[in-house]
Amino acid sequence: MRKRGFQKKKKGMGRAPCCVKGEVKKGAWTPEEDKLLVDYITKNGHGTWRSFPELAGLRRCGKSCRLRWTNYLRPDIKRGAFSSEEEETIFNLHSLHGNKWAAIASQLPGRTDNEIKNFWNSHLRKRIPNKNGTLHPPSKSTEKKPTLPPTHQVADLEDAREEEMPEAMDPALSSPATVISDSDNFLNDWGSSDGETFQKHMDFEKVQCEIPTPRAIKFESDSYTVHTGPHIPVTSTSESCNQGVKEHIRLKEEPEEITHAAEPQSSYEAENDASDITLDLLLDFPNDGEYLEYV
DNA sequence: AATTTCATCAACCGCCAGGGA
DNA sequence: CTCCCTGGCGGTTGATGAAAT
Repeated sequence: MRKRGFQKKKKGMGRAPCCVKGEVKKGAWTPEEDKLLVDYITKNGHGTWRSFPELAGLRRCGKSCRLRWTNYLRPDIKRGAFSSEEEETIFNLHSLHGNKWAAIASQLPGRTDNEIKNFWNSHLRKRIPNKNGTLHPPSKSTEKKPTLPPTHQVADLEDAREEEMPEAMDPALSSPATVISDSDNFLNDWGSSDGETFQKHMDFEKVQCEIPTPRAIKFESDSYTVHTGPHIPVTSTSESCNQGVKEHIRLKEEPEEITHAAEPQSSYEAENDASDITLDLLLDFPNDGEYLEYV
């Protein structure tokens, strides 16, 4: 786990700014900026993010461009409300990994770490009891969640994890219903062109496979074990944006149906570390086909 | 109808790891 | 081996809109 704020800096010079302040725009992205970004990446790939803004004609920090692309404009982003399956997966993966949002996101194709982090903080975290054992009131959208671990299990789980990673614990918050974001201005604007094509690309690119998902949480006296449950069908998507864009372009030209049927897995044989193994595989094989060959 | 409160989420910030020179 | 650059990650902030008063 990364240690933040405790390691001394090796260099005394301080960190060079990633971009010249005052010369870059900050704040919300405009549809025009989105279009520039997507146009450039579609044609050329992103290359080095640091030099990307200049090449793409954007007055933005490269970091900001990368974030905008990976969290919002990437064609394989799945938007909208989280399904109960996804919620359960997040819950269980969070019990395994703590606030390792990237690790959790890697097992939820189409979801970004930022999205999952926000979802956790605004929806799921409140289901963890306070120190005094009380739960925050459930939101309208999360009241019907029978698949989640019982409250006392969650409490034990969090207690166990708190000992290991106290920094991962935060006071719970309350929040209202899940809201499907409607701020996708750019993709709405592009609803008949790239937005739609992206969506198609996403559909074509989806590869049906099954990943063992941690399900039941077994509680011992002072520890807990997460057992893998039924293999829920998930979609594997390209994590390499350049590769994804190339595929996207190719699909634009040859929009025939492409399906990669993976050998379905129905056994429960995978044990506690199955999700970690799967995670490693996903991380090691950003390309769908390569990964699936190992499934 | 106006105002206040609160939840959500896009975006920013700072740090770290890894790779290359 | 050291330094620098870049990408990536997690925590935090702030704008926005919905709900409550």
